[in-house]
Amino acid sequence: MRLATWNVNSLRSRIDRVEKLLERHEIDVLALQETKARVDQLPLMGLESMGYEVASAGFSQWNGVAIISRVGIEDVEVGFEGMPEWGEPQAAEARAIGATCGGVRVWSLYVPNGRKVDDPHFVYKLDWLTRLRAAAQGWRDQPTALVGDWNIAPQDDDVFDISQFRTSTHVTPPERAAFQGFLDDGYADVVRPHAPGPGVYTYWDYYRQRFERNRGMRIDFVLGSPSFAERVTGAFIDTEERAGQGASDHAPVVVDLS
DNA sequence: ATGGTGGTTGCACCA
Repeated sequence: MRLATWNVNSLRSRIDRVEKLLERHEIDVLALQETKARVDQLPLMGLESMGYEVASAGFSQWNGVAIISRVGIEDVEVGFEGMPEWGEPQAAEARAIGATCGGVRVWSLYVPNGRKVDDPHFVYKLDWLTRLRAAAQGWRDQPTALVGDWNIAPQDDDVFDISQFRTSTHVTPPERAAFQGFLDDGYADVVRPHAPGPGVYTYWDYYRQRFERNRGMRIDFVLGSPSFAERVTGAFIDTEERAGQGASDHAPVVVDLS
């Protein structure tokens, strides 16, 4: 089985790229983030004719997550919606959707960005990760994959120049500690061994020719429970998908399972 | 600085 995750930065504006990605890599399950679409807005006809089912959640204009699968979608669950203090529609943000696909529990995650280290959203980000970790501890003994845009660069080599991130989110000790917590609980980054750095990224800003100069960040990850990780036979980052006109600012990450 | 979205069809807000 082949599983992939991609922050698509609008599913509607990139539906053609999604369909070509599925065909090009023969992907069985695709987790998407930043779909920026309500359930009733999704153009599913092409995907359905290709044999895929879709489960999605998302209500605000900048968020939304989905799972696309041709090996079944069972027991769909939406969780970790948003900052409790927020009013509508932000409180209805869907930042995670989980489904069992081909016997594997897949969670498509869009971890809060945090914005600035002194912003309330940064506290929300850490709290959100704490809540996710507590839930993930209960999924560890099943084949579970926590995939998506983690908005954390766990290592200095995961950003193009750490000296430019001294006051930035994504690289702070508490964020990295939160990420490490999942590893401590038995989840493993199943992609890094197959795509080691430095200079290997999953995200490049649109501006300043960041992609052309390979000034990116590795912030999209597939964390697998032990019974998931032991089935991983390979993985790669589809850097080419980031190239050219009309690309998302993130590249897809692909994992193969036995 | 670039790009997507919804709406105030200009512009604010998000990444």
